Amino acid sequence: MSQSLSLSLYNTLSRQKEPLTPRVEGEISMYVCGVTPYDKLHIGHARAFLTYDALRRVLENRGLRVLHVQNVTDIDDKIIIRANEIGQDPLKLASNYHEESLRELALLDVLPAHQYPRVTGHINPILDMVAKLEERGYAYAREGDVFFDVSKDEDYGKLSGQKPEELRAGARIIPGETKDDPADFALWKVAKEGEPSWPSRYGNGRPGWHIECSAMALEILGEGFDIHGGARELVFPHHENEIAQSESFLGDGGTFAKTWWHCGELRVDGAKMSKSLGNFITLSDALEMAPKNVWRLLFLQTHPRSPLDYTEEKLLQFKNSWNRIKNALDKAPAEVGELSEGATRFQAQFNAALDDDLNTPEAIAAVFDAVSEFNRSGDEALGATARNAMEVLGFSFETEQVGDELTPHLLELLIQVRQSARERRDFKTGDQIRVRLNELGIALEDGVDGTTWKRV
RNA sequence: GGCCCCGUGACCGAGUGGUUAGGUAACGGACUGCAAAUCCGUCUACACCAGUUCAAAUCUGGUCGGGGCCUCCA
Repeated sequence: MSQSLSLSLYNTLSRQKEPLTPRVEGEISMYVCGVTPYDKLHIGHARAFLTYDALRRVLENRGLRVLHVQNVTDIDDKIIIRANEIGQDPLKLASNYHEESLRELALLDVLPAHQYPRVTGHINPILDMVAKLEERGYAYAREGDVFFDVSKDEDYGKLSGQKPEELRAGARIIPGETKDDPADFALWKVAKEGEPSWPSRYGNGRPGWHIECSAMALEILGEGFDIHGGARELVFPHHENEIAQSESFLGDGGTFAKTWWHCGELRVDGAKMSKSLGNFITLSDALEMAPKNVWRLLFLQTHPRSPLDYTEEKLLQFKNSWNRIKNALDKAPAEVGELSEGATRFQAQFNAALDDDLNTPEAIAAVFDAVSEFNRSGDEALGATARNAMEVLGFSFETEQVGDELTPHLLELLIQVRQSARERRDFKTGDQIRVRLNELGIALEDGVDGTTWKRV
């Protein structure tokens, strides 16, 4: 039997925190909804993927083997529309944007998923699932489309609280739709002229939006996998429909995913980021605006499940915040040796915060406490433990290479020249060296043990 | 209209029936030739109105305000 970990996660399905109990002891299977690659990544994507990255790192730190699967929805209306606009092959366009997203996420130190299944590589399993749903009466075919029949699924709405009858009341009737019920959704869509399509018993067509996640998650991770993730906005309809079709497919009492852990959405100046509002910040722009660790700190200092409001002022605050951590922990040993009392206490606080639904803000608050204590006492074990804790959350302290191997020697030389000037009380020359170096991005700091330099 | 979140000090942001969260900024002090970094100190908040309770920012009801989903979305 598998046993519970000390870590609990809030399960959207049960609306409460539950101890995480791996399906297979020592292993966690995690499926995270990925992107539809038709455009550049934005900081909303970054927040989501960084959140699951942190979760994964924490689980791995607890000794679990995590299998992280993230889908790529590489065939979809938006891809086709964009491809037609620029006269490119849709599959090529999707593939390019996917490759780009992997490169950009790597710059944020987001660990790559173990598998990136693509819809276009899983057409057969998808069609098998659609066929089985139809055979069992959960789906019906209409003029080449196939729809899931919501009325056949008794507990439809259990994830989001949206009931079919309520959906019908507010539903917009879309002309030309052949569905029996506005709440029904497409499993398979008939091909339009010039679109990529695959042959099927229903004629040429392509998968509907939700079916790919069901088919690929079940194929790769199997029934009852541990964690299904994605941003909160995906709860309805995407995840609701995934559950409906998957559990109807699995049959009596079948469980698709055990824990649904959703991260909060990102806002910009109080409103959701969208192209129409013009408040769209791409990940590549973001990385120009601040280093990766600053973004990680900004993202993780709001609870992963809460909405996060991005403002320029906040970014500035977190640049300063990160500097406080970096100034201290750069001086701490990289390797944790024997723990001191303070280090043990810190470690317990840090772990307890993460155990409670991955409360990263509280865990980082413990790090700030440790930083203050380390600055005061110089307790190296505490400093090293705090540094290690930040690394568990995916922060990095590697020193940037400055210039070539000659540069540090030249800087030492300048520091010595400046020191001689200061000893002659020629502060004008000394300050000039410091100011000019600062303009070049090198900060000099006079400490009791002499002068040190660092990159600003 | 339906489903669901949220309103915490100058700003950000955890928490939750009785305890200083934490960070940023600001101000004062220490250290320093001056900076920077660091340390010490100051700034004691939970939208509003009722109620429950020995005790509520935390529970209940209402009011006001903001946001998300219901159409593509991480």
